[in-house]
Formats: sequence, C-alpha cells, structure tokens
Amino acid sequence: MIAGMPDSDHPDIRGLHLFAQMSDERFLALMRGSYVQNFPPQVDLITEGDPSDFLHVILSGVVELTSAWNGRETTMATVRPVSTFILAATIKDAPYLMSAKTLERSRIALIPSQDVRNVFDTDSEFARAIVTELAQCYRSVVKAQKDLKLRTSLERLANYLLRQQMLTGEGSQFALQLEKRKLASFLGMTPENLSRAFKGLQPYGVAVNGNQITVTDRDELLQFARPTPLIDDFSI
Amino acid sequence: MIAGMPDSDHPDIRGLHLFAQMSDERFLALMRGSYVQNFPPQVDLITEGDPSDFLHVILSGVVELTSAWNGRETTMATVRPVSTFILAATIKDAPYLMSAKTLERSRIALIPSQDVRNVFDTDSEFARAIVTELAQCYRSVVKAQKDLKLRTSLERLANYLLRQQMLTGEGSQFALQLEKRKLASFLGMTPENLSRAFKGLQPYGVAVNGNQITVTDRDELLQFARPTPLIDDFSI
DNA sequence: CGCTATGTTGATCCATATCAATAAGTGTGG
DNA sequence: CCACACTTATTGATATGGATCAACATAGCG
Repeated sequence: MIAGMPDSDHPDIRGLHLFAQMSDERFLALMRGSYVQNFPPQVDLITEGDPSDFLHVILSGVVELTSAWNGRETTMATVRPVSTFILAATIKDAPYLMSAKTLERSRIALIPSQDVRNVFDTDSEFARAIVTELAQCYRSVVKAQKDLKLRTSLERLANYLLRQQMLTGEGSQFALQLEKRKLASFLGMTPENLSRAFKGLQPYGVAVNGNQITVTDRDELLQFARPTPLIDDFSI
Repeated sequence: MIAGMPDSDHPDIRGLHLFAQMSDERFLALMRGSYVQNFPPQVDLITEGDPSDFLHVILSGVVELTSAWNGRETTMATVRPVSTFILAATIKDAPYLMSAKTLERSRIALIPSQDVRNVFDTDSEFARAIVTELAQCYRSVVKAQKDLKLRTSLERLANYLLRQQMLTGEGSQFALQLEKRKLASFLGMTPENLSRAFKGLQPYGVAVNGNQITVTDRDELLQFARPTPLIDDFSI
C-alpha cells in the first residue's frame, strides 16, 4: 500500500471551501487515512458503475470525466486543480455515474469515502459545506442541460469561447484549455462539426490558429451568442 | 396576505425525507411562516431569473419546470406530489434557473427561503437531509445529461417508456403521465418527431392509442432500448 | 356545438453525423 | 536529429436524424 498523505499537500486541500471550516482534529483524521498519488497521463482513475471508494481531489494536472453507453462515449466535464470530483457518489454511497481519467500527469488525493461519510455524519459544519458544494454542482449541470437543449452547436461553441475568454482574463486572445476533439465531445458534437463551427464563427469575429483563439469583434460575437447568467455564469 | 398553513397539511410535508428528522419545534416554526395555496392550471409559480423567495412543496397536482432562451423553451422536468422543487436556488440564495407553472389544479406549500436557510444554519440534521436530497437531484440531472448526449431521440423514448412502465406497476399497458407535446419537449424533440418516434417503435412491440401505451413485446423493446441503471434507475 | 389547442401526416429543409482523404502535429526509437 | 508511426485536425462528399412548414384530423372545453 502507498504511504499516507504528505503534510505539504494539506494546505491545498484545506483551502477548498469544502474543508475550510472543519476542525483541525477532524481534518487531520481525514488526511491520515488518505493518500496522494502521481499519475501519468491517460490513466483510468475511476470506471463508471464501480462503487465509490474514494473521494478524489485533484491537486495538479487535468482529469476528464466521461460517460459511455452502447459503444458511444461522451466527455461530461474536465476537472482542474484544486477541486474534488464525484462527491455525490461518495455521499450517497452509490456507484459512480462517470468515469475519470488523467489527461496530463496529475497529482490526486484519495480520501476514503467511508471516512468522508463518517465525518459528514458527525461534523455538521462539514455537512453544511457539502450542501453548498452540491448545490453548486447541481446548478452547473442544470445549466449544462439548458445549454444542450436550448442551443445549437454553433451557439454552444460561441458561448463556450466567451466563457473561456472570461476565465483567462478577458484578453482578446487566449488558448483553448482542451484538445479540440475533447471540446467537441464536451459540447455535444463531432470533431468535424467543431471544425466547421469554428469557421461558422468567423463572420462573428472569431479567428482560430491551432489552439489559439482570437476574438476580433467581441460585440459581434456577444450579439450572436447571447450569453445569459442563467446558463453561462458558473458563479451563481 | 394569505393565512398560515393548515395543520392538516403538516403530515404530508413532514413525511418528506427532507423534513422527517427535524425537531417538532423547528418544523412548526417553519410551518408557521409558510402558507398553502390552491392554484388553477396554467398558473406561473416561478419565473427563471427571479430571486428564490420560497421553497415550494407540491402537495397535489402537477407542476412543470421549464427553461427558455432566445425565444426557445424546453421542459426540464415535471414534479408530482409530494416533493419539493428548486431547493438548490433556495439554499444558495441564488436566482431560479427554471420557471415553474401548474399543469393541473395544484396545492402548493410555500416556505420562505430565508426561513429554510435559517433552519439550515442551525439544524444540522436538516442540513444533512438537504445533502441527501441534493445529491439525489444532482445525480438525476447527470443521468438526464447522459441520456441526451449518448442516445438518439428514439432511444430516449424507448427508455422513457420502459421507465414509465416500471413506475406504473409493470403492466403491459399504461397511460402516459404527460401531454405528448410536453413529453416531446422533455425528451428534447419536437411533437412531430415524437409522433414519428412512436411509429418507429412499433417494430419493437410498442402500440399507441391516445395516451395509452401497450408494450406487446417487452424483450424486443428492452433489446432495442438497452436501459442501464447508470442512466435509467432513478433510485441510485 | 363550434372554437381552440393538440396530435398526426406529408413534404421539404437544415443541422449534424458519417465516411473518406489529406494534412499537420506529436512522440518514439534509431 | 531525423525518419517513421500514430494521433489529431481539417476538408469535401454524402447520408440521415430531426426540424420546420403546411394541411388536416381530433379531442377537449366553454
């Protein structure tokens, strides 16, 4: 078995809203049973349908969450540091609904689900923090579903680009954080269609060069994309 | 203003998992600030984007949750007694992401969101119950998203019918709980396409007469639909 | 009993998927 | 460091699922 978690990783995890309010004692108890591991790229961390043995916390790298059915596969989300994933399955002691694999070399903390449930049962501050986290997750998925049901793929891409521009600091140029084929799957389309969608946004002032996106006319793009906080604002 | 909630409604609400573990004292305090109202069909209860003033509990009738964007509208869910809706917005004190309207004459309890948040802050049992509820909601939406991204509309309909058959007691004949145009929107298609999808399921042993569905060959339908608990089982 | 909303059917259009070919990266081993 | 293999991205041609438009039927409902 792997050694416990190095103390040096504690601050990163402690910084998460989920663990911030917890007593030192309980936090250390959680950390004692946990461990941290470095994974190379393309490693399967979780397979959908498996029992949820560990709450995962990504400390560095990138993790992709996917689901599959009947031979088809889709990217549900990508997770970046520092955040937890598959919290709901841990809490409900239910099977994972998504698979997870590393896209880059990643440092992942694994906290035994049973320990998380134990703390949840005894520490009401922790329970409250979980509520906030889950409410946030829930609302994010509802927004994603609205995005899928109410928008065409061109509109989804346009709004995605605007959100990315926001996240990367409002500059007119920024880099895609995702391989295009993953982005296509995430947005619910094929890679070929994504290629054409980028072309379709040219008239609205979007230029693409590799993974570099330049928004030459933000107003034009905004007018086409019509973003709304009720779909595109991840902070509410 | 409307009078408070009749005591006769308390047991229904108390029976919800969300309120079951709470102390009598706190429960009564919540109920004192709440009220119950009977609404005719087609009444708008909630408009997306509005601040979440009340946690709603449907005691009888049917409520539809919809979202709109850019002139388009889609049915996100229908809610039946006895259950709460728009819990996440209440907890986060954030705007509603969906609109709600009655489809039939409905009896709805309205619990001031601020009261819910107050109890949430002081009653850790309640906070824990909310976690379970939200985790359930979250997983349901994830399943819905998988349904949308991984299946064609014909496959979604087939699996929907199998789920309905399950819910209505496994009989080979059952009634659709939803107007077909709402069902179409819920499944992410047009009414015309739904009409044709029903025809498309005939070869797999599905017969339709008005809102009466008869599954003449369940095995055939199962083989086509390929349901999986990771999408279609709402209890895990 | 008619009016209006819902459902069906047919014709056509459009968005997106699929298939196929090519180009451009990216990583690996010699 | 380059050659090779392999994956990813683009582009074109075509197919298809699903939307839209239009006409009609039907069923609730006042």
